[in-house]
Amino acid sequence: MKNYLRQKLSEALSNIGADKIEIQFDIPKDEKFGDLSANIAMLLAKELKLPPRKIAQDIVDNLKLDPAKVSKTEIAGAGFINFFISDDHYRKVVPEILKLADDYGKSSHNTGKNANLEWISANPTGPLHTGHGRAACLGKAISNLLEWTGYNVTREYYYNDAGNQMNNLALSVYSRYMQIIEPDYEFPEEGYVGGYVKEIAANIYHEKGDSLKGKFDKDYFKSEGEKFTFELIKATLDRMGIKHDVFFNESSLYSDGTIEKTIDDLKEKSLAYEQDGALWLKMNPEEGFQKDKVIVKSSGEPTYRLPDMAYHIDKIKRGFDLIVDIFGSDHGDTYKEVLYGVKKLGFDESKIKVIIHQMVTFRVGNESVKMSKRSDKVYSLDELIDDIGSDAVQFFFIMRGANTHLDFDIELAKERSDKNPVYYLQYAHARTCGILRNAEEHLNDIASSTDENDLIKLLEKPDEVRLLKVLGRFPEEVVNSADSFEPHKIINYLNELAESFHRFYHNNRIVDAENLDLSHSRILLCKATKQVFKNGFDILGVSAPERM
RNA sequence: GCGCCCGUAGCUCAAUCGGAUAGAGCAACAGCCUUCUAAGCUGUAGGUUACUGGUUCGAUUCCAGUCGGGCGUACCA
Repeated sequence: MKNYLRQKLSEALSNIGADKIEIQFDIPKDEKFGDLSANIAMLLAKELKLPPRKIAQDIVDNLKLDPAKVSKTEIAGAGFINFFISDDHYRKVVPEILKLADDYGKSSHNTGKNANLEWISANPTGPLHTGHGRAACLGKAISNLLEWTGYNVTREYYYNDAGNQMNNLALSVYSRYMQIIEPDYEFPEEGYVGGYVKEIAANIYHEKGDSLKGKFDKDYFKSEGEKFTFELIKATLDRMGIKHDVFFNESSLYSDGTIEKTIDDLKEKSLAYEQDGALWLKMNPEEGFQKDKVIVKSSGEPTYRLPDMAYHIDKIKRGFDLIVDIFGSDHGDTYKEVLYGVKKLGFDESKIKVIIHQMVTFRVGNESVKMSKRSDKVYSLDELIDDIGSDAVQFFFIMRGANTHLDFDIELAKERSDKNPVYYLQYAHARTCGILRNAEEHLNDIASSTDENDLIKLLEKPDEVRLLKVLGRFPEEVVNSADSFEPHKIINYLNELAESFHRFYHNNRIVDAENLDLSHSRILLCKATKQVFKNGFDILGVSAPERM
């Protein structure tokens, strides 16, 4: 419909000699301003040196619109041109939804393109905690959104099982193991204190007895720790329906020489220099960087920046059309340094889209929940799922835009009542299912003899038309949401859909054996609504319960 | 100090590219169940969009400054 109007408007514009402007539409907030609104007259006012309303009138006079599509055109306010789209056009959305079913809302403007989404990427030193939750849920929804617009998406997890933190894990496990044998054995000050470490130690003791006593076999304890921890992480992801296609191990960048190569390239292009025994990346103050950054420590170990650069270069070389990274604002500055290095090495970093989400504050009622990595009182993601369920976790984490601080009220999320926004949507879906069950029961063999295309013509009450309009908007909402990487827009949309549906339900009897054709037309509307809820939930990664 | 993000109703948050009277939910108040799920619906009240300037037909949105909050400012990741 937008394309149709755009076409007609540009014809009209060329008639009045102003065809060089991009035509855009708004959906007015208020129904009395029509279904679509164009502001071109105001934009042209300056150029043509004419009052906007006069220009709008000239444009409308030159418009030739099909009355079957557009029932009314009017000029309002400062010079808005408002279009009223015919109800018939909206009614067609019902058979379309029913035909496309699970594909309604999918588009193809990114078909043939490859996207890579990397997220979570926690190192295997412990289970995921609630701090990982927001990125986890955002990534899941965004990867789905990208797929809905046609991308072939590779879901990737980047991790490092080398380095100090893993040595720390090995030592922590060993200490717990020794404590089984000698309760007074000293635990390292910086060690991982989580209960899972004791569990790993107990498993080892169960299998090996005290045969490992006294000799710290680092590699063995490390690999046992890693195996166990990664299983914990994967199990949690599995509970949330998150599946990665690629687990990219940082150490592969060392073994295949990529790191060495990157260092050589940096030196060759004079982007890095040695000082105080360390290798420094030269940063340009004019591009907003304060000081140079160390990429190889004087100990010879690289800082995270070097492998991160190498990793992103690797992703670029793999030929993705879009590369998305998601992380928290505590990493907000570091990615810029990494991308800076990638760019200076001559790679096109413009394909890389970084999504930064702000931190999450958890609270129970009015009390905030403090979480510290160094204490054993870490609130794990698993516990959160246990407490409030996977759907609510997913929903609460993506309910708000990523760059606003999220206030996560665990008490509210736990509540199985009307206070909880998750249930508002799921209830609406369950209600459509209930109605359809009822229809089957009471209308069992009474099929309508009327054709589907004639049945939908009976949908003419304001509540019905309103619902039709909302249903028809779903595909463009998906595109908007995907293009801006903002899944919360889908939630806002579904809220509107639920609202329209509940109102329709409340004011109209749907299953009515006395009014067979009307019943069947409304059942079609119900089915279409149910389908759109389901598709929206699929994108978000939330279940669509049939009963509640 | 500097950099990034944020500041919208009592609370949690929306608001498409700068659009018309800034919207939802919760909390408050008043109504609606002998009929398909009341986890719902209808209505009332609630705002100087932190503040001050600027840009323009028009600013919650863009720019500058002030105040307030979060994160970062490592030879940690």
